[in-house]
Amino acid sequence: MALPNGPVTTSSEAEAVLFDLVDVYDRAYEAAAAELSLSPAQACVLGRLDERRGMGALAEELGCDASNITQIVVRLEALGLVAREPDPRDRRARLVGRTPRGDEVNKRFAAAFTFARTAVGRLSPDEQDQLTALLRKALG
Amino acid sequence: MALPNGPVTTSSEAEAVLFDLVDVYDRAYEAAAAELSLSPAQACVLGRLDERRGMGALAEELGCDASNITQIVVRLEALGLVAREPDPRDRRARLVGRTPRGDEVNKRFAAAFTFARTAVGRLSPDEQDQLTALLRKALG
DNA sequence: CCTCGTTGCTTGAGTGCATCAAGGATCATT
DNA sequence: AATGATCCTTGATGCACTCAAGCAACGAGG
Repeated sequence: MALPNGPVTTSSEAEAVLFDLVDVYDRAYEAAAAELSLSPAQACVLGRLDERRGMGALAEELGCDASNITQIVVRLEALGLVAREPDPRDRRARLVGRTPRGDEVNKRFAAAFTFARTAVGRLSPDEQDQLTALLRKALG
Repeated sequence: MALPNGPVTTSSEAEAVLFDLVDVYDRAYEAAAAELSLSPAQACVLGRLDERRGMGALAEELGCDASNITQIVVRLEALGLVAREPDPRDRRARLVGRTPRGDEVNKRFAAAFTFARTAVGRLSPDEQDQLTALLRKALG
């Protein structure tokens, strides 16, 4: 279990609740991944492969080094969840995509990660809209 | 930079904003720690030492193995931010606490991690209360 | 007292994430 | 062709995390 990010001493209740939310969210994500014997990073990458794409595109989208993606993809490939094929347009590049088993596992992961759905589901449609508006404003 | 936790395909806008919030929060936490040359885990442990406590207490509070805490504390100790002293009540145990330098760094970390403060600050007091109430309800 | 099970922490080994430096292959341009 | 940029991989390193094993000290019962 990754250590929580905070709380530093919180000065307002809203901050404290924000921290709780992030902590519970992150733990739920990790737990859902663990149910499928995936690391959070693996679940993350798997979830971004609705369409085939290059390694570099993944790295940029996820804000990390390309070599990091290489390693994660290598492991996902070893698990049979992902396949790399040469890009016909550019022989330097390799396109990554989910295998059928990868699709299956990704679906089960989405089903297992119920936190966001459940949390939002506790609110009425009006409340959901309010929450969305408030968070958008808070995010600036 | 740690890979983001999500999004799996989001079915509602509220879920998507929730994910954004968590992502931005986590990245801000990591960036604030990096400003002080700390890892997120180190910043987290440092932040929990307002009072001296045993290694086991830390591990339990943070939901991880005691040996994990040992390692993180060893590194913090090497940085001079933390000190371990024998517990006079129980010679098996060791009490960890921040050094003066640790206090200083922790303060600067709290100052550097502006995200939650800033985000909440964008809302009026009324809105902050609404947000708190909504998130509490969502968290169940 | 003195075992004996328990507790508190550390050590060691193993895995994975993350970043950086370096390198090979290919591309695109001149 | 030659050159420089781009795409990706490899290798090395550090940290987080977990598990198994171990040591030292506690506490309770004989």
